[in-house]
Amino acid sequence: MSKRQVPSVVKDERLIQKRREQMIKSAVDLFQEKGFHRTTTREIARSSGFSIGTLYEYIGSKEDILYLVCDAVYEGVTTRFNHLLDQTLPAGERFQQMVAALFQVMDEMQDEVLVMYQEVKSLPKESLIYVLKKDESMTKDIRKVIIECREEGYLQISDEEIYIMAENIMVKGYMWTFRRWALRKQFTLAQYTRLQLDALLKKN
Amino acid sequence: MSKRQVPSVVKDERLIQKRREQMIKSAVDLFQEKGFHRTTTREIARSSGFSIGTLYEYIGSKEDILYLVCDAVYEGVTTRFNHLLDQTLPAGERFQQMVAALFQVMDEMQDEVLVMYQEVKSLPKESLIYVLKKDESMTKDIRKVIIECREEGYLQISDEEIYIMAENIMVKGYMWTFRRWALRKQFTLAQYTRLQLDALLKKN
Amino acid sequence: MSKRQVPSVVKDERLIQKRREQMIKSAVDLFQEKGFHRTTTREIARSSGFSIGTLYEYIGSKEDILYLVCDAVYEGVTTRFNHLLDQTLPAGERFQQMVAALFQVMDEMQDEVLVMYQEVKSLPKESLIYVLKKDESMTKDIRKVIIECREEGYLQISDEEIYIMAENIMVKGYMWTFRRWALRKQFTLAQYTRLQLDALLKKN
Amino acid sequence: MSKRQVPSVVKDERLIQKRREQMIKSAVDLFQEKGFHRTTTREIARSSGFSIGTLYEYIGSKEDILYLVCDAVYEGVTTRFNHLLDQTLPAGERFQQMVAALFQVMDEMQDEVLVMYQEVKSLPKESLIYVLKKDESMTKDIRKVIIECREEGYLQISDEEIYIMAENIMVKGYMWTFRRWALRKQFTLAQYTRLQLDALLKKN
DNA sequence: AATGAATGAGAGTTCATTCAT
DNA sequence: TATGAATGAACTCTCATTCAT
Repeated sequence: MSKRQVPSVVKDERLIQKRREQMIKSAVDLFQEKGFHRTTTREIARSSGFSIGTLYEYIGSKEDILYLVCDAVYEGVTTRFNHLLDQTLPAGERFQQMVAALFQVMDEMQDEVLVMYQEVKSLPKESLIYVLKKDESMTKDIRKVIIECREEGYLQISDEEIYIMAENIMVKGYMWTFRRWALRKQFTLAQYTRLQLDALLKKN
Repeated sequence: MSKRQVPSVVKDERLIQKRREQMIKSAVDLFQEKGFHRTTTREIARSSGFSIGTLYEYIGSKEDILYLVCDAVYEGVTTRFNHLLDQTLPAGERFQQMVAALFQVMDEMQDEVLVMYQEVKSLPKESLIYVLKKDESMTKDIRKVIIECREEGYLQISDEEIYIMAENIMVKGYMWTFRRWALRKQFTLAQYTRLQLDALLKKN
Repeated sequence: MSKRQVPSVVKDERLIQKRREQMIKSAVDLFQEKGFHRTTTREIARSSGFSIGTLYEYIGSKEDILYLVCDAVYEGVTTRFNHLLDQTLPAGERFQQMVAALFQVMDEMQDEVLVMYQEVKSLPKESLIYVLKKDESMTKDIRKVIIECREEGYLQISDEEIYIMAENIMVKGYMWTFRRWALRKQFTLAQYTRLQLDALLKKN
Repeated sequence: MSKRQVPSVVKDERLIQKRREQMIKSAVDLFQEKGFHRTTTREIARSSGFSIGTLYEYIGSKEDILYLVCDAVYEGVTTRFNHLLDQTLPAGERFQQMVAALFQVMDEMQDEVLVMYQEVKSLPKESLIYVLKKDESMTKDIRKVIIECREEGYLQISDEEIYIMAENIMVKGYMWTFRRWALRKQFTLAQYTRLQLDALLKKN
């Protein structure tokens, strides 16, 4: 999955990374507050601590910032997700742990995830495709765990059901961010996780 | 649930309705294609068949158009939804019919729903609240059906579970639109409905 | 020779013509003073008596202004040139009158001609070609007169010489504008005309 | 004719000369391709093989580069021109040789001459005057040869005619570059030279 | 002497909105 | 009620120039 290359005039890779991190952080906050289109490049520059000229030394266009944000979010999500999944456990444990991990990541990165979720459609086509691929690869990881569960007899489930279950799990993760206005009135993350696990595993 | 009032200079209510319907139709297409921010008021006016001056006789600001669109979408969704629910049936039937109806509405109005889903955040606060209330009221309708199912013994389910199940059903409806890139590769609407019903009702 | 179309949002053709005339007049002065690149669209708008927004109702880009200027200049030059050539005269008279007319036009429109001459290369390719074609068509008109002179026995001259003489005449016209710093120190237009005619006709 | 001084932070004269030669060479190509205003200092630096910081060690402003280019072009033109004129010949030969030499220089340095011709107006006033003086001095050299021709009886010609003839010769040189789009379709340099000599000397 | 990251004024262009007709 | 020309604030992006290293 080749990363879309964002152009920079600056040569020092270390510096590029540092500056871009600053930008992404500022951009997430601003996009969160006012959305991508209402946020100006100058605001991002200022709140990143450098000038508009400097901003454009590290990106080619405003959309590149959005791409960097989306990329960073998925990077963060998948990294944390995979890290939480490292251990080898029996399938049942593994499944529950995976769902819990996903929800936890979504909770921890709720602002970032929300921004990405709401603004992806503003990405130029090429970047959009790249981001969707990342999503697909996460869903695939989830499917893999479900399949292991089936193999170990933990779940009796058809191929179709595997597919839809993986989609459902992803969406249940996202919905913790984009329906927070409804969900957090009623549930803590722990409650939410338990209830959704019950729903997924029909324990009732 | 008092409708947010959109200002118009024109007196003739009939005319207002007519013109706004034209606008909404054009706007949905354009927002769908390019998003709210990239669509200009001029484009909406032109594709509605009147001038920019006339457009502003019927609204106060561009955001009003988005509000009208979102309102119309929810109106359409709830109307069709309620219409499909008219009959009095035993609880089990009723539940399944409700879910199927929701999914069908989402399928029929996928473009509109998608627009609304992606652009709500651009609404001014007051309008946003109004739209969220509409969503809540639909979720409440769903809860009502679930409660009836419990009362009729069709579902054994706690209060918490009722709440999350209603949220889940709503989201499963939305996700048929916003994850269509993943879902339609695998499933028809009928398949999708059956699988989600199975998942909700643990029939396996 | 199809005119390159300059886009305008405004519908009233009369108004377009009027506004563009204002723009061209201002633009000629400003380009003359500071060149095309150092002149801002805002300056052109202001000195035309309207706002920057209005300016862009009548053109698509800054380069369009330059094109309009160049087009207007050639239009003016050829119109005046042809007008001065209307009468039917014996070839000799005709030749001298043509040269005098060309020089006179160049003199009258010296500012405009100078601007055009110095800035054409900033035109987008397509427009450049169009402008060069106009120049070529003028040169062709000159050749036609020369050929008539040969036919009437006024000039003994080969085909090659016709071609170069026409080019020379055009350039002698232009040079009255672009070498004015050298020429006007020494000559009036009348003197210049007489001397160049002598040189062309070898009367010495 | 005191050269306009271009400031440099660097002391080593040898180095200054070397670096500036690199710059001029690159600049001519770039100006030729995109014009002075569309060429960036960064591009000139890069294509000269050093950094933007280094560029500014050897000049004070972008316009200085243009000045250096124009100066170098005239230097080249006059040097080559004078070199071709070295020999002592009878006036007639001398005249023809001078014109041929001028045209040949223009042909050889057509890119450079064209750049200079099109961009001089972007020079700051002071530099412009300096460059025009160079042009005037060349014209004067040409006048000198014409005067010698008169003194040797090769040309019968008034003072006025000397002046205009010298101007004409210069312009005929330039026009080989700036009207090449028209002239090269028809003539080789040799043909062009012969025809213009014929025209100047009325040999027909 | 050489580098290149930083700067910010300023450029071209867009577009929601107004208002005279 | 309908029109569409006019407006100008605001946007993204560029680039000559500086200066610490």
